[in-house]
Order: sequence, then structure tokens, then C-alpha cells
Amino acid sequence: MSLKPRNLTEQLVETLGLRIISGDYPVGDRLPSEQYFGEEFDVSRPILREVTKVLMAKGLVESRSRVGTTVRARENWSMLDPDVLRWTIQSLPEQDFIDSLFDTRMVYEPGAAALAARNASEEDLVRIRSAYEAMEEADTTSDLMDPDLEFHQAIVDATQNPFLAHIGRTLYNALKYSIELTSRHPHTHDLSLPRHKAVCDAILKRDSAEAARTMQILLEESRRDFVHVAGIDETDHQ
Amino acid sequence: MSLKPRNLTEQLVETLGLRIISGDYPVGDRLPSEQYFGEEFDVSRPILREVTKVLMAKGLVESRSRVGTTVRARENWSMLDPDVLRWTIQSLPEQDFIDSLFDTRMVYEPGAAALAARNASEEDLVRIRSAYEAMEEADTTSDLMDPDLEFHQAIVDATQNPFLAHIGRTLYNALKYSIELTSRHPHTHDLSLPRHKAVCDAILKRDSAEAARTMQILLEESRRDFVHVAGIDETDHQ
DNA sequence: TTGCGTCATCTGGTCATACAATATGAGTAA
DNA sequence: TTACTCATATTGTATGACCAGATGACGCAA
Repeated sequence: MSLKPRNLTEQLVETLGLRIISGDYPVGDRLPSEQYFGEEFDVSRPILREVTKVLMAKGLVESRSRVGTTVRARENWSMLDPDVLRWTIQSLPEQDFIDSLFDTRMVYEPGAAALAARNASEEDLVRIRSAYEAMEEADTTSDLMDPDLEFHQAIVDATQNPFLAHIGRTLYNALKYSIELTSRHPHTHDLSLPRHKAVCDAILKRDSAEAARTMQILLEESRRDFVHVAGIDETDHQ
Repeated sequence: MSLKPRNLTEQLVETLGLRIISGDYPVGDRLPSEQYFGEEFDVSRPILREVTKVLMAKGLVESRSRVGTTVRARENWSMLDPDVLRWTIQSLPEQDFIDSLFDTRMVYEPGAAALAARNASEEDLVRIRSAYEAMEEADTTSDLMDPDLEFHQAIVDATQNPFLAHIGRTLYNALKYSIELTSRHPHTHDLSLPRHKAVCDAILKRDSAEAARTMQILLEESRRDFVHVAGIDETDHQ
């Protein structure tokens, strides 16, 4: 998925971005010169320059004239950029990534649900309920994933806040990618559906406190499902 | 500030990025061809192509071969990218931006403070306390801004979570830029310092519930300070 | 009139080459 | 040892060229 480099530049961005994030080029170090890369990958300099510009735009490197291109400190990387996120997933130990991701969700999603309960338009409410109903109709855990993510996306979109909506969108896509990459769908608990329903109902009733409370419970359980899967996998390998 | 285009490409990225976000090129529309822009700005095609790549990297446009470059839907824009944020500030009515920003902070910062209380290293605690002490020593409201932002940044960094840290860093920089742009420092309330102290103490005591509670109070007040300033300004204009 | 196929044109993708400008570091002179 | 000079390396910019595929206008045939 998403591995269809449409042109040379995207191909190289993919290669070099992954190298940087995985630490092949340490933070603070200078990257090889444009000429060197041109020879290593057999591409022209304009292409290399486009690649560098993209990596700069994502905060990974900075380029000073007549000096060179250096890897910037991690804190400057655009961690919520879809590409950066994908490269991170491919480089980081999976459990670390899942932990960071769920910590983030647990920090902001209850508040987002509360805000959604206040700000949602009628269309938003319909969308949230539709997503929940699609979850009810799913047969397998893999069929469940898309409506599940749509449910959460609909909620953050309902906040009417572009930042929250963007953060949500990016993180859910990363979660989806991570699941698909490892082919390990979380074991869905029997209580998952009723707990989604609780969140859904709370927002439909515009009860923001209840929305936050139920969302928190939902996320705690969801996280346990992931840990559960990871645990099973480890014992399988022994 | 930050208006020192070091080269042609950055200059053009600035110009076109602002045009896109301010709506000069509507979502879904095709941008003029590379050749057209080359003539309008009197730059060579490689430069234009680098610019396009940067705008693509930030999610603003997408370019299909032999078709053209089109403006992507807003939901794909990297809202937390520093440049995108800056262009947004310059295009959006100020109050809308401040509202969205504070909504976001109020959603995630109490949770982040709680997480920081649990995860902070000893160095993090020192940094948080130092930032608070620097706030105590500030004389004017403009002297207060940097330690204030450092205080909040130290807290989100203490979560040890790269996503939260990144979100915080980006939003605080945007806030700072917005304040400097309008030269309107928020009127700082007398209770501001003790309320920062409450957050600081809670984290130092590793009391996560208290950290979340005090942070929420702090943000509510901080938001009022901004509304206050905006209100005064409006009456001045009448 | 309508439908279809053809083809010139537009557009981005790629490359090779050249020159400009300056940070850097080696080498040289005081 | 210190200060200066200068060749070198590296990015910034421009030009011109060719390719391939998407598009839309045009003309032909039904």
C-alpha cells in the first residue's frame, strides 16, 4: 500500500526519508552531496534537488548554501506528516509506536469527543451514527476496521476544529497502516460495540461530559486489545 | 520575522503557499502551468518544480503527470506544518484562529500535563521549574512570553511522547507568531503566576489528576486574557 | 445530426550542462 | 604561532532539450 512511486522523485524521497528516520544518517550529520547521490542512484541533479526540498519541507533536513544538507534534530521533524509517520512505523519497534499512538489518543480524544458533543452539526451527528451502524453490521474484525476509524474520524471532524480534525485523520491513517503492515487485527472484545454505542449516544444527546467519559473507557479497552494481540504474537514466536 | 527568503525557491513557496491558503486558487482548481508561473515570476522551470514539490509535501497540492497541479481539499493540508500554520494565520480572521488554537490546547494540554506528571524525567522536572522561575522574574508582559511558552513546551516534552511534543511545539510557535504579528500581548492576570505555580507543583509532586485540573484552569484563564485583549481592540476601533 | 476515431497540443517528468557565488579548509607567508 | 590567500567543494540558478501520456478539437463516417 502506498508503495506506488509514481516518479523518480517520490521513489528517492521514500528511500532517503526512510534512511534518515531509521538513523542511517545520524542527526546533525551532513548528507552526502547532491553529486554523490546522483551517482549512487543514477539520477540527475534536478531530481536530487527536488528530493531534498521535499525532505526539507517535512522538517527532516536543512540545507545551507555551499555547505551541505544536514539532518535536523528529531524535534523538528513533522511527526504528523503521513510520510514521516509511515517511515517511523517502519523503523520503530512496533510496540513503542502503538504506545505513543494510544497515549496521544487517550490525551486528546476524550476532550475531542466532548467538544464534538457541543459543536457537531446535524450532518455530523448523522455521519457518526451511520459509522456506528456500519460497525454493527461488520462480520469480521477486518471488516470492522474501516467503520471504526470512520466513527472516530467523524467525531473529530464534528469538533469543527481544523487542528483536531487533522491530528485525528493523520493518527487514524497511521494506525490503519500499522495494522495492515503487520496483518494483525486487534482482537475485538464483546464489549467493544456497546461501548462505541455509549459514545455515540452521548454525542447524539450532546452530553459532553458523558462523551468524554465513555470515550476514555473505549480507548482503554481498545488499547488492551492491542496489547493482547501483541502478547499472543510473542508467545507464538517462542 | 521569518520573512528572510534565503533563495528563490523559498520566496516562491511563500508566495504560492499564501495564495493557495488564502483561497486565491480555490480547492480543486488547477494551478497555472509551470511555464505560466515561470513567466509571471521570471524564474526557471527547475525552481518552479522545486516549489511545487514543497507544496505537495505540505499536502496543499497534488500534481498528476500531463494533467496539471490541483489544489487539494483542505482536510489534506498539513495544518500543523509551521509554514501552513503561518499562512493560515495571515489569511484567517484572527479571532477564528485563536479560538481554534485554544480549543485544541484545552483538549489536549490537561491530558498532556497529567501524562507529564507520570513520565517526566528528573531533567524534565528541573526544566519545568526553571521555566516557571523565569516567569516569576519577568517584568513586562512581553518578557513573560518566552518563559511562558518554554514552560508549556517543557511540560509536553516531559510526556516523552513524540506526537504530543510535536503538536505542542508547533502550536506554541504559532501562538507566538500570532502575538508578534499583531503586537498584542495578552493582558496577564494577577492570578496567572500562582496558577502556573499550581501546575508546576502538581507535576513536581507527580500528581497527574491535579496537574490536569490546574492546567485546565490555567488555560481557561489564559483564553480569557486573549478575548479581553481582542475585545479592547475592537472597541478602540469603533 | 450524432457518434467515433484521429491527431496536434499541452503538461509534467527527466536529463545534461553550464555558470554563479560563497563557506571551508589547506597551504603559504609574516 | 598567527594571519592571510586561494583552490576546492557545494549548493543556487538557468537553459534547452526530449519523452510520454492526457486532453480536447476536429473531421469523418454512420
